[in-house]
Amino acid sequence: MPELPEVETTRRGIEPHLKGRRMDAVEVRDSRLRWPVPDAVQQACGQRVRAVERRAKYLLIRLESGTLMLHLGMSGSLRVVPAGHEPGKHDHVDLHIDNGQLIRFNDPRRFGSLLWLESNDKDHPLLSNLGPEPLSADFSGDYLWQCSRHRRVAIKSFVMNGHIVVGVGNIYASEALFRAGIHPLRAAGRISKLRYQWLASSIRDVLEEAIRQGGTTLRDFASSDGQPGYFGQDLAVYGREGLPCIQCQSPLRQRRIGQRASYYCSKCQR
DNA sequence: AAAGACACCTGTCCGC
DNA sequence: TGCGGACAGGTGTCTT
Repeated sequence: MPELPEVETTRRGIEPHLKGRRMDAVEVRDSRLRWPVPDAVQQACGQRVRAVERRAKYLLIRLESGTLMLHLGMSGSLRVVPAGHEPGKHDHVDLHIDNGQLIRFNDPRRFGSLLWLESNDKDHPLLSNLGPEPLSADFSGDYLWQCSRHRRVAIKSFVMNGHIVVGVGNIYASEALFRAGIHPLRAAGRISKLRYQWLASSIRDVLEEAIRQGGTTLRDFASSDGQPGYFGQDLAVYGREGLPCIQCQSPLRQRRIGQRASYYCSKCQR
């Protein structure tokens, strides 16, 4: 489900409910997520929430001392519901807030995670080796070009590699490459600096547009208030195999690159 | 160091 | 209607 725009949409949805409030309880009904939910998450109880941040696709709930770090995996979502609301299937964790509401973590596939950080994220192995945020000033075409020297990997796999740049998932990688006119199988090291500048702009644009529209709803993504995302209407290539390219009308192609379905126009993308 | 395969898990969809 | 298989928005880990 969630790529960066969906995670950011979720962050914006929960932040007003959490910021400045006290965490009354962390109720773990099923700790079997990607990693077992540690008992240490109970440290959050009784503490006030200072901020709700995002790094890559991790949500970081900053408390007075320590941080709850949450990842939505492929199928995770958060909803804000009133306390006392009956939990349903796959509702694994509830964060009880002191305003009579709770943040409910649902994740059918359990690829998501909930961890506790004592301090200093910089040292945390899951965060310490990540590439720059695509919407930050550290990210640019020059940067991508620099990292790609002597790399033979397909550009699509390259931009989806979180050590290079975070937050570009399977949908938006296809979309950004289409916008930039770059074939997804082209070797990363064989793309000019100028084309990397187009690509960096495309990545930034597509993510910003998706955030503006509340993310993409393919199956069941909904923001924390239950509203779907509307970006799906604007996808130019993802999931459109066989349909005419919006630029040249030739049928869009689909093939697997790095075990992920990839969509492109073989005429517009070289 | 880089690249690719595989793993985790459940739900859904499609063809028979 | 039921069943098997492929596939799904992520990413850490292992092997080459």
